[in-house]
Formats: sequence, structure tokens, C-alpha cells
Amino acid sequence: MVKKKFSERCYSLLKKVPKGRVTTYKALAEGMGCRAYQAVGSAMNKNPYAPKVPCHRVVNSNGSVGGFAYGVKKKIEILKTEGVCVENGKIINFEKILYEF
DNA sequence: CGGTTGACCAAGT
DNA sequence: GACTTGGCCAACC
Repeated sequence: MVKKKFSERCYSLLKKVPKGRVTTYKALAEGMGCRAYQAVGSAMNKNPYAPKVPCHRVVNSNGSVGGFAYGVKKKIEILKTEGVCVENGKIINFEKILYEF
């Protein structure tokens, strides 16, 4: 076992992110020892674990929310519910709530 | 197995 | 600050 797909690893790592925090595609990829930023995004796009994985806690490295399968607007709403401040599609206190592995 | 795509990133113009 | 180019890796055709 252990032989999980790349995406599966992304989800597992992502589940490690506590509420009220966000992470970046870059942090996720590098956190698992890869540089597949794009691959992480692609995995989220398919998002087979939609409600099981907090994909809404993943944002771009520049602090922008990036995208979301359910709609960026929805993503922001969820983040606000989690206690994250979002303004104009950007994360406030991005570096303060950024969770790295 | 080669080419395209993607919720990306960094640097250059 | 906005757009372009190159690079990166996995998934799909």
C-alpha cells in the first residue's frame, strides 16, 4: 500500500490544514516533496473528495483565492465562515494564516 | 508514447 | 501593474 496516487497525497496533506488557515498549491506540492503545483490544482479541479477535503483552504502563492469548483465567490464565503478575512478576491493576513508543511 | 491541458509559479518585458 | 515566456508535474486523449 502506501502506493497512493499523487492526488490522494494532496488531499491527505490538505486535510492536515487546521480551520481558519490557508495553504498554497506551492506549499502543498513542496510539502509532499514535489513541484507539481499544476498537478495539485488539477487534482483539486477533479475534486472527487469535494466535501471531504477542504479544498477551499488552498489559495495562490500571491495571496489571491485562485479558483474553486463551486465558484470563487462561494470559496470566499466559506473562508469567511472559517474565520479567514478575504477582500477583493485576496486573502487578508495571508502570511499570518498561511499554513506550511 | 507524444501532445494538450490545468483551481500554478517565477522572471522578464 | 498587465501581459508574455519558460518551466514544472500529473492526468487525459
